[in-house]
Amino acid sequence: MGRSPCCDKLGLKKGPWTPEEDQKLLAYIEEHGHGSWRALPSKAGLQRCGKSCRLRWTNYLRPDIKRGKFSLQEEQTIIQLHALLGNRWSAIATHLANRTDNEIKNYWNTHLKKRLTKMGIDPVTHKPINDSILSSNKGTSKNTANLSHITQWESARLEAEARLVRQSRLRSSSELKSQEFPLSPLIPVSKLAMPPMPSLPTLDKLKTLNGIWSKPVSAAGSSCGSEVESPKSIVNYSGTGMGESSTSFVELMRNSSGSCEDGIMKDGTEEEWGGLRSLINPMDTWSSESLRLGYDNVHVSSENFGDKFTDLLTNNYNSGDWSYFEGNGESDNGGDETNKNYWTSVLDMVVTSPSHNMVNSCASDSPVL
DNA sequence: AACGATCCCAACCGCAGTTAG
DNA sequence: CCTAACTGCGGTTGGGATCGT
Repeated sequence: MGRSPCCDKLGLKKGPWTPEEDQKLLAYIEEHGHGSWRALPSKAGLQRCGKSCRLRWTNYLRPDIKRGKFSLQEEQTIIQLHALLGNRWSAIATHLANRTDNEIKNYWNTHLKKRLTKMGIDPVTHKPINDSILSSNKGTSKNTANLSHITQWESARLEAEARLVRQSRLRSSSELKSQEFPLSPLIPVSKLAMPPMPSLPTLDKLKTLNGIWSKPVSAAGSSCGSEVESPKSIVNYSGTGMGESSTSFVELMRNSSGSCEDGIMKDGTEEEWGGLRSLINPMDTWSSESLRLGYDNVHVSSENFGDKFTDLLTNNYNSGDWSYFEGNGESDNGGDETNKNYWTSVLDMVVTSPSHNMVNSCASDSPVL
């Protein structure tokens, strides 16, 4: 069943917005909230379709939007999440306070993708370009199997969180509308006093699910086989090779001290991008069990998500301490615990409710309304 | 200064998921 | 349950800005 385009009606304007139109839209939303986007244009006196108004608002006019250059930390976060989630810009955006998915998408397409390519990394798969040998590596396929499940779960969870954030936003918006906030719809969700959501039903289900499929994986040397039951059939994710992309970090890692050192990685952009290597994933020593335990036992407060994430990404690795990545794929090697701890921490932070992060981070730095 | 090439990003398009009647 | 409307998302594009010759 097709849908008719919303902007086909005659007389509706398209193209760049004028300051006058912006003003009308802003004024209307400040006073009434956006309500139904479809009904908004006529009420606001705009010759635009509702969709155009919504886009203008969400991508440009919203007062809580952070504009300007992306910081190194933001870049790192985007790359890390992109490796995990693929082109799920909205999900990525939920972890970058006050950045729109459109902005992140544009930044990826115009900057990050090119830089990764320059550095010899395929921005789609996050694999070293022209590195086909490693992809057929046996150990890699095991990691791929594990990571595929891990990232699928992560993706499902992040999407669920994003959905909950959206729902909260809608709920808050409609609730606030009936309250005394004159600018109710302008209050970013990040500023709303949202209760902690550690045990949201959806997430619990996912966690349970995670517990089910992430049964203990036998120690190193076990066949990759089917030790991990896929959540695919339940969490129906039409993935685009996410597991593969994450695994690729392992492969890149294996080569990072060799080929990359002599090659393209040494150009200026690498210096500028000191943290990129930190995005390489030492998944060799991962098991779904360690991940599960990580979720259960390693609690990283969401309050400092940004700080800690950044810390892990910059402080630990910019200093040249590569011990985190030196795992050789055997579960009983010395660095294994470190690897586990690091990655459980990172993932825990990554999957920590963005609403927590947003509430806390924005309380201090978002513009006063 | 003029022109073409490239970069960048706001905006559009159309599909998919959700919701309401 | 079915259908149409609404909303959100990701991919793509148009055109202004900037750069290089």
